[in-house]
Amino acid sequence: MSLTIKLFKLRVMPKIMQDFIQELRLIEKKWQDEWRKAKIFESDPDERPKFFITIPYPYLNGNLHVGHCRTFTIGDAVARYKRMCGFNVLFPMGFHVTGTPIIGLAELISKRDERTIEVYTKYHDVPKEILLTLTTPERIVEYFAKEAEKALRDIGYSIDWRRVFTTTDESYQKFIEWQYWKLKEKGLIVKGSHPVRYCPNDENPVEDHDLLMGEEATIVDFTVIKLYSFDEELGKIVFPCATLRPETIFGVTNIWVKPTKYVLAKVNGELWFVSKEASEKLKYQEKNVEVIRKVDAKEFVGKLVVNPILAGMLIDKILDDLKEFDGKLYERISKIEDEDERLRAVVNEIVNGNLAQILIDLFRKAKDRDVIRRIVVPILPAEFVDTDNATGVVMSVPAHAPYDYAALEDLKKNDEILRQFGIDRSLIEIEPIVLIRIEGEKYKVPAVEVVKELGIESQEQRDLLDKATKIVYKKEFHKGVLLETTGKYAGMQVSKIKEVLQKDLIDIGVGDVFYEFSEKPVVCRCGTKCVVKVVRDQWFLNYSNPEWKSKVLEWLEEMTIIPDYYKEEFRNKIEWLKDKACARRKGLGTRIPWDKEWLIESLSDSTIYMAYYILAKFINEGKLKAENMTSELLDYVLLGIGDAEKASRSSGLDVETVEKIRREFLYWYPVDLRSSGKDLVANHLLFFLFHHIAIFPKEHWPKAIAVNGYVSLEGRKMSKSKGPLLTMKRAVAENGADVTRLYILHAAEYDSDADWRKKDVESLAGHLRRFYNLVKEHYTKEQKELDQLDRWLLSRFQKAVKETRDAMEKLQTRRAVNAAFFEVMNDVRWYLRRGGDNLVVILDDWLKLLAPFIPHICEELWHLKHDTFISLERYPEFDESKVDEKAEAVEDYIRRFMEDVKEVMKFVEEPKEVYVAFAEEWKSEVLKIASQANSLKEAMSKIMKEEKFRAMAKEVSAFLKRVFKDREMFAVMDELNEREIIEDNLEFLEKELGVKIILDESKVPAEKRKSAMPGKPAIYVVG
RNA sequence: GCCCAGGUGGUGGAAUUGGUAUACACACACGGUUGAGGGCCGUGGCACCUUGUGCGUGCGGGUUCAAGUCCCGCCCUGGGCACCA
Repeated sequence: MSLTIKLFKLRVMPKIMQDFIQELRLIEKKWQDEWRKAKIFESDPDERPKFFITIPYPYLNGNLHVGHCRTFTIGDAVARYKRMCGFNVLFPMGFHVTGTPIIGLAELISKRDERTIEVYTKYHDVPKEILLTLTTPERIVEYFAKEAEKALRDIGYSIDWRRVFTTTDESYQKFIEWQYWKLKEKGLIVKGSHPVRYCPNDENPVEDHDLLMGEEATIVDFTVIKLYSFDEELGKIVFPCATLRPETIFGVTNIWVKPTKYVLAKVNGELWFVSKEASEKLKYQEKNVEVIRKVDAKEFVGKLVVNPILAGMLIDKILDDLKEFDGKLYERISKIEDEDERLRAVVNEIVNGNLAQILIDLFRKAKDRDVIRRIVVPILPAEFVDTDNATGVVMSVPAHAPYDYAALEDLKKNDEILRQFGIDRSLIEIEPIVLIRIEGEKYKVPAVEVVKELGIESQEQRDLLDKATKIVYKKEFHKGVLLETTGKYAGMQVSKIKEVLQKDLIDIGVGDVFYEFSEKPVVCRCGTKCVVKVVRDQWFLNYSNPEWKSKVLEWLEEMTIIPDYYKEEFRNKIEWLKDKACARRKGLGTRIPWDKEWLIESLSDSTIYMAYYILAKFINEGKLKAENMTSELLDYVLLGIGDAEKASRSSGLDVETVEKIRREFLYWYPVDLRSSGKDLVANHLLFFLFHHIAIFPKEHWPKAIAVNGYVSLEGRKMSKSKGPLLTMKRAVAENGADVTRLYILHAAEYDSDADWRKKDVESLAGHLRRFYNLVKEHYTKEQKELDQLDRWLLSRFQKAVKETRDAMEKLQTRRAVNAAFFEVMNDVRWYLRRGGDNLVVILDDWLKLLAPFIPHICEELWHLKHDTFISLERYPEFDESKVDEKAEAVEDYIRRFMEDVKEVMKFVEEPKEVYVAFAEEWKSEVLKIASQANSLKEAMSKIMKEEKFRAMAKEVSAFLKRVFKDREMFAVMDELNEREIIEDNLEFLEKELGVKIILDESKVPAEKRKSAMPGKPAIYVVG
């Protein structure tokens, strides 16, 4: 039973719609051919103003889908709109194939990977027999490029196809090489190292989709601060403390180790005390590690370490003591006046000399002194220390770290442990040192107070301690300012200190960086635990260069960003952008011209390729070849450096051609609008800005960027590699190009995401069919003289024109389609219902208004009467002279009247007659006076000046209140003759309402009559 | 965690500077029209039983003659956080 119902409910597209789609497909094909034959979208410089719009070229590891379709259709609608507004529009397209995914796909197809084959046959609609032949990157590129071009043609985009290219073309590579030489010359490419997620087994960096576990993990950089100990037998030992908050070095009271096995290892020549895990990890982080032996941390518990930073800061307070130990040392240090220099000197004596040893001895002698207790601190045991996190050695800062405070309290309470480790009780008489002040905050010693507040009693209470840490950290990070205890950093914001201090510490020789995953474990597909590896000698784009950054930030302010709130997003991203590794070992692409071992990373080769579209025309015509593309030529045609003669000699092209390319470049550049999906904001679009600004002169920097959202499929996210996915090709084949276009433009605005729903698409096709039939029926009719109703239609249509243009200028395609299609359709429906038979008065303009969105249908209908291309016609202009407020007011009145009558009719069994009474005369008078007043109060006092109104003050005031509630309606009532409107349209009203309408007040009860208002007559229904 | 955006009917989503909340579309239901139809025309946020009144935009406060919109504090959702196109 339920099965039958379900089957019954499964709708099949009815024949009538299928036929319509078929007819549509033929129409579409026909006009695409005509456009191509007439070459109307092939753009060359002329005397018109130009508009250069680009869209990110698609990456070809699959077929284009409806997500691409959204970005492209918005671009095409804008291109067509601008073209009709009188611009010479250039709308080109290319294909992106550099990088690794295509290679990966080729491997999977070669291996006959089941999942891949399923996804590509089922979702990408690639016939299986063809798919199985796509076993090399070259074949994949060739196949999908062909398919992509076909899909883009089938939906009718107004692309200049003479400029198409793929990013592995030889001449494109020449262009990329030129670009990278330019960047190198400007010093914007630097060599360096950087951390990557790495699989020791595969010996390769691991990409997201190659992970078994830990996709959420990010790489965080711990600051390592070296504290120094001294051992009779071993000599100097470094205790590298890892922290995410380096400023806490100023509040260290002790350091923590876990009472378990550690190792002593030579790390870049120094003897380090680290966890076993850390000694392994360090090997991947540019460290030379040689493990000397395993040690038990217990051996070191209770021993002392020197904090070199504090020693440097406080040295003047213990200089006299120092004198006793080492006179020469005293001499060296005491004569340095400058604080900074002295600090460096002290640190140097600790790192390279025997000052650490002296300070420890000093501590033994005078451990009750506050100063020395800040410089020399004990090593203490704590269970909460994780040896698999960074170095396994941590600083203790009980004032600001709840864990540290809790662990310290645990120790104080536990005599057993103290005895076991032989810790002198005097060592744990520790007072927290406060480093941070928070404006208006009740906490004095945050960690201590929060621990007490949450009732934490032991370091075992991890959940509570994590919570406490979060509370303290959040407050301190955002609002905290450093106190005098931090020396020269006093007054700085906590949120700004990390980078500065990390750099300073490294600079003076006691700092280092340890990269670690934020979450663990991170496991590669092969089952091996990943590590953070620092890749050396890597080429970087120097995006952190402050000069470059500030230029980009400045230009951003000049640009148009759509929607405008994305400007803030861009601002943040620009500031956040760090140097980017731009070289790769694997993939398709161009080699770095001065270091052929490396390939240019695939996002880094897609930054200024819009300029290449201008060259591409000449290349595709065979007038420009890869071997002609010398740096002299490109310097001249793209940058105006040098002269045509020189460029001609070096390239082998004749001067005329060189000049022509240069002229065309100058005509088309800069990019007027780059329209893109929002996924590219944080990468491609930023690089696009940075590179243009680095390479081109200011007049060629991009003018505007627009960002749009994604498309989901029946509420589900689409995925190229896993499905579901709907290809553009299939969408167009099943629904027609114009239906697809209109749907995708109307589905969502700006960056909000659109959802592709089959049911809705089909229903939209129904709307389009009605539109098509309607226009066909009326278009060729003879135009008649205009009557009031026609003037209403024209007036309404003008508003649609205005709204559509305004929306298109802001790239609000949804609003534009709403105004140009749905709202006009609604008005047309009312117009026909009212008996209008002169629809043809708006049809020329209506078709033009819709042409950017549904170009094929419009072209077809247009040709019923014209033999020009509608795609090249002038877009309708808003014509204020056609706006007829009075005509609109009349229609509004009729609609309102009908609604009111119906409302009243509900309460009468079988309504037959309707009696109408208009508002009393005095109300119009009051209205007239009120219409000139700005407020209710003002109107009231004006009216009350007249005696006759004062006599009926109560009624008048009640009426006025209504008027002010509904001002707009009443504002126009002054000019309308209500009786006349109803008399003129009596036949229509009676037919629609199915009753007789009688304008006889005497039949209306007095009570009701009184309630009549201008614009809202009293209505009395008799059954 | 940080940054950005958002939360309005059954659904997608409208609402210039604060000024009639729910435009437009879809779905559903009911009624009318038609020989027939994914046609056309109505009606539908809730409550009181009606050309009206009251309540309604994630939650709790506040400013104001007036708050979806502004302020404060929460809750929730989506996206980005990098070498991946």
